[in-house]
Amino acid sequence: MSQSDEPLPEPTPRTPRAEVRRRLLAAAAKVFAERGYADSRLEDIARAAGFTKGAVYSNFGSKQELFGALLRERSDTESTAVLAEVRGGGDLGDALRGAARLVARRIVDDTERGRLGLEFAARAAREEPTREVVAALRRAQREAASRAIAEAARRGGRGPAVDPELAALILHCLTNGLSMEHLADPAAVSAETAEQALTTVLTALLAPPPRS
Amino acid sequence: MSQSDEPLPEPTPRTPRAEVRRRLLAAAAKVFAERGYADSRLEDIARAAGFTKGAVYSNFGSKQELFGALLRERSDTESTAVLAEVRGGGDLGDALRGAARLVARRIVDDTERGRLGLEFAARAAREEPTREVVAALRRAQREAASRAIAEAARRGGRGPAVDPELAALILHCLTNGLSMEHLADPAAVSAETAEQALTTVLTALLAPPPRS
DNA sequence: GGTATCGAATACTCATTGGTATCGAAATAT
DNA sequence: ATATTTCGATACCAATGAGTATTCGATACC
Repeated sequence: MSQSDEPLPEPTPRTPRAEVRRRLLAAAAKVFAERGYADSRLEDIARAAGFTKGAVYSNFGSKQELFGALLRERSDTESTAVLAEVRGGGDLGDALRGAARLVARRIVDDTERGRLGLEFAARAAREEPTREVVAALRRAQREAASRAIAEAARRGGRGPAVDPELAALILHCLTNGLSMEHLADPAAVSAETAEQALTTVLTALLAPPPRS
Repeated sequence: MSQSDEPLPEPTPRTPRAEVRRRLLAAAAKVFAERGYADSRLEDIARAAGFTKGAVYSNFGSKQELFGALLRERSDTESTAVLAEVRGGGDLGDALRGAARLVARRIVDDTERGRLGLEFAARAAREEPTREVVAALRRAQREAASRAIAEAARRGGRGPAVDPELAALILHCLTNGLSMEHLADPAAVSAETAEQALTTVLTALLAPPPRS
C-alpha cells in the first residue's frame, strides 16, 4: 500500500517506428482520398493517425514525399485477387463472371481506392515524376491482366480471339472508367451495372456469344 | 502641325464585357487543365486572359464560381461530332470505324479536354454541388451515345445485340478510361491503340465478328 | 459638355499552412 | 547509473493567395 496511490506516470512505451509510418500512410490514404492532395492538411493526416506534424516530418521529408511514398506503397501492394479468380478452376464462363463480379464490387465498395486512383492520375497528368511512378504501376497492372487473359483464352479452347494486350488495355481502361463514372455519378453505376458491363465486354472479347 | 507630336494617349476602347468573360473562361480552362484547380492562381488566369484579378471578381463571385461557370459552359458546348459521324451515310462498319478514329484522335490530341475532364471528375468525387453538375453532363453524354447506338443497331439489320444503354455506358467509360490512361502513361495509348480498342469493342457490341 | 455609372486595375488584409527550430522523454549505449 | 541518441511534440515563421476596398478611366446619358 505504500508504493502507489499517485497517478503513477506509467512510462508510455514508444510506438515502433515502422508502426508510426504505417499509420501515417494509412491516414494519408484516407485524407488524400477524401479531400485531394492540395486540400489535405499535413496536420490533419497526422492527427488522423494519432500523432502530430512532427511525426510526419520525422518520417517523410515533405508533403510531396509522403504522397510519393503512399503511391509507391500502393504500387507494391496491388492485389492480384482478380487474377486468382480467373485462374480458379471450374468453367471458364463462371470464372469470368466471378472476376467481373469481384471487380464490380470493388468499384462500388472501395471508394477510397477509386478516389486515390483518380488523384494519382490527376497528378500524374501534370507532374513528370509522379507520372513515371503511376505509369509503371499501370503497366504492371495491364501486364498481369494480359497474362491472365492469354491464359483464359488458351483455356477457352480456340486461339486468342483478340490480342491479349489489347484486351488487357480495354478491360483495364473500362474498369477505371467505370470507377470514375461511379464516383462522378454513383447512381449511374451500381454494382450490378458495372458487373454487367464487365461481363459483356469480357465475354465478347474471350467467348463469342452463345448463338441462339 | 500644331495639334499632335506628343505620344497621343490613344484612348483604348474598352473590351466588351461578354468578350472579357469569354477570354477569362478560356484562360481558366487552360490554367485549370494544366495545373489543377487548387494550384491555379486566380491572378495567373486573369493574366493569361490579358486582364487582372479585378476582372475575375467583376465577372465571377469567387474561384469556385468561376470553376462552376466553366463546367457549365462545357456542359452546354459538348460536341456532338461523334454522333454525326455515326449517323453519316455509307456502310455501318465504316461509320463505326470513323467514329472510333475521331474519338481516338481527340483523346491524344486534345489533352486540355482530357485534363479538364479529370479535374471535373476528381472534384465531383468529393464535392456534392460539383458532382450534380458533372453527373448531369455525363448522363447527357451517355444518353446521346445510347441513341446513336440504338440507331446504328437498327441500321445494322438485326435487333440490338445488347441493351443500347449498357453499350453506351461501356463505350463512355472506355473512352474516359482510355483518356485517363493516355494522360497517366502516354506511351501506352497512342492514337492507333486507342482507335483499335474502340473499334474492337464497338464492333463486338454492334456487329458480331465476321465468322471465318 | 458635363455628369453618372460601370467595370477593370491597384493595393491591401488576413487566414492558412508547409516547413523549421527546438524541446523533452524514451530508448540505447557505455 | 549515466551519457547519448532517437524521434515525436510544440512553438514558431514566412510565404502565399483568396477576397476586399478603393481608385480611375471609359462609356452612356442628359
